[in-house]
Amino acid sequence: MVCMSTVSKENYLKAIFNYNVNIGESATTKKIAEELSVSNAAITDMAKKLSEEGLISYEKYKGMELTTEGEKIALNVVRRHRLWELFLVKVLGLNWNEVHEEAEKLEHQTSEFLIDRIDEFLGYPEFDPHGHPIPSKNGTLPKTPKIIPLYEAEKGSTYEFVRVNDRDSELINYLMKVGLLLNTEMFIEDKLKFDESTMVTYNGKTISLSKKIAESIYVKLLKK
Amino acid sequence: MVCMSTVSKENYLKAIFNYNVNIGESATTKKIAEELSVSNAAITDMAKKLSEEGLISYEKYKGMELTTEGEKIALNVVRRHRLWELFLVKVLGLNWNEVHEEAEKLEHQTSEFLIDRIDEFLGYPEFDPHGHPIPSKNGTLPKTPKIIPLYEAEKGSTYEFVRVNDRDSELINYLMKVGLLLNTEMFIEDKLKFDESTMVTYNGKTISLSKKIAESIYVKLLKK
DNA sequence: ATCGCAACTTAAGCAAGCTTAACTTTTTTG
DNA sequence: CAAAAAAGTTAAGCTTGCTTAAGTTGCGAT
Repeated sequence: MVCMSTVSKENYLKAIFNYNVNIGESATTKKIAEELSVSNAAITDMAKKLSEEGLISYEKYKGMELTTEGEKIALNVVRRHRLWELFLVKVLGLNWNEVHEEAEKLEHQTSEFLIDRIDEFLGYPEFDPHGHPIPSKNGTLPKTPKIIPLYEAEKGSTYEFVRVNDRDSELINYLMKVGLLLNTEMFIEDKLKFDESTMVTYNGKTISLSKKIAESIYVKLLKK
Repeated sequence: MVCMSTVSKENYLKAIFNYNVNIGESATTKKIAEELSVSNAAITDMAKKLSEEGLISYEKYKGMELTTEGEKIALNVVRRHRLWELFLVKVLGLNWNEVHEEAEKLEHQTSEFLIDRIDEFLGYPEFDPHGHPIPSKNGTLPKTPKIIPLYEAEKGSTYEFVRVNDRDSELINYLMKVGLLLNTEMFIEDKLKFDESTMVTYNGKTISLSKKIAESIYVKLLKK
């Protein structure tokens, strides 16, 4: 038995993938340990196994990177996760802050046949309910427009709200409460030096968003 | 930690439940071992644990029966299984012989919240695509009309095809091929002593069903 | 440059859920 | 009803995926 994939391994590969993609660096033991809520020792252990199976390249004390083979599996897990999220929102009408945890479990128990049917049913969508790109069956990610954290947006410009981290259910809950949904057009009224907050107007409503929030949501430039 | 439920335990409880319900007797070590494709020793092991947790009553060499508490969990697993099966057929258009295996995995990874939404979405259905009753949220099974194996049906009477075992994908495949779907009305033309087969007419078509098939599909009397 | 600390690895060990092999109990049957 | 067969149990041991504790490495601050 050389390369049996398990729920645990899928989660390790997904975590490394997310780290590589979001941070653009080799994943460190500590970061992955935090991400998966396990001890550092567990990461070192698994890193050896995944390395032996050719799914990551790993050198002691030097961090981890996915191989082509490992990335293929990670993309597949991410695909299943994001398709499930969209499916639950679109079909069952769940809120976009209710789907991450469900998808986290379903993603490991979905055959290729089933996920392809879901993909087909949804019309081969490109983005999940939080604006993350959905890998296609053959593992390619749709082109994403250039996006930046709202925190870096310029005063006087207009942006479209295009992405938020799906893990932060509390944040999404807040966004729902203030009616700030994905694809909302927002105008940057001001950026306050005082508390580093951002004042935005959308749908005729003006609110102030804290630094932390403005760093967590991503926007695409519409009008300078 | 007294009573953590796991995938494995859910499967043991479900197997014992099915045995109790279908056969109406105490489940034996051997039968459950076959059902779950594990060794007898594994069953004895788990029987002790489930017994300690108060989920089954178990006496060495005497077989196993669910307690009220164990039955509650088993009914819940069965509920999740059958709702998923119906959902996959109704919403994604899977065939009734494609859903058992998928449901077998999804049933363990579905929160109460999600399964209740699926239940609601389907309109609180009473039967799954194979005619098995779906336990309600509070654990009650819908009243099932008196049904018998087709093999015991009487010549000259008319029946409705109301149930087939969801595990036998090959049989269901055959039934699809000959256009014999659930809820089809069928007239018993003849019962041959020679090979113990049953000749039935449905939708203007007459075919002969082997003893094994006639024992595996269940019908409800319509007209004597 | 090196000291000290954070990050990382190793080692030993644990729980779950299996296995096989040996042994015991129950059931069947001639 | 006794002996053989079948069913069930026990014991020892394995793998996976974790833990904690102890030891090692690398690196930033002085």
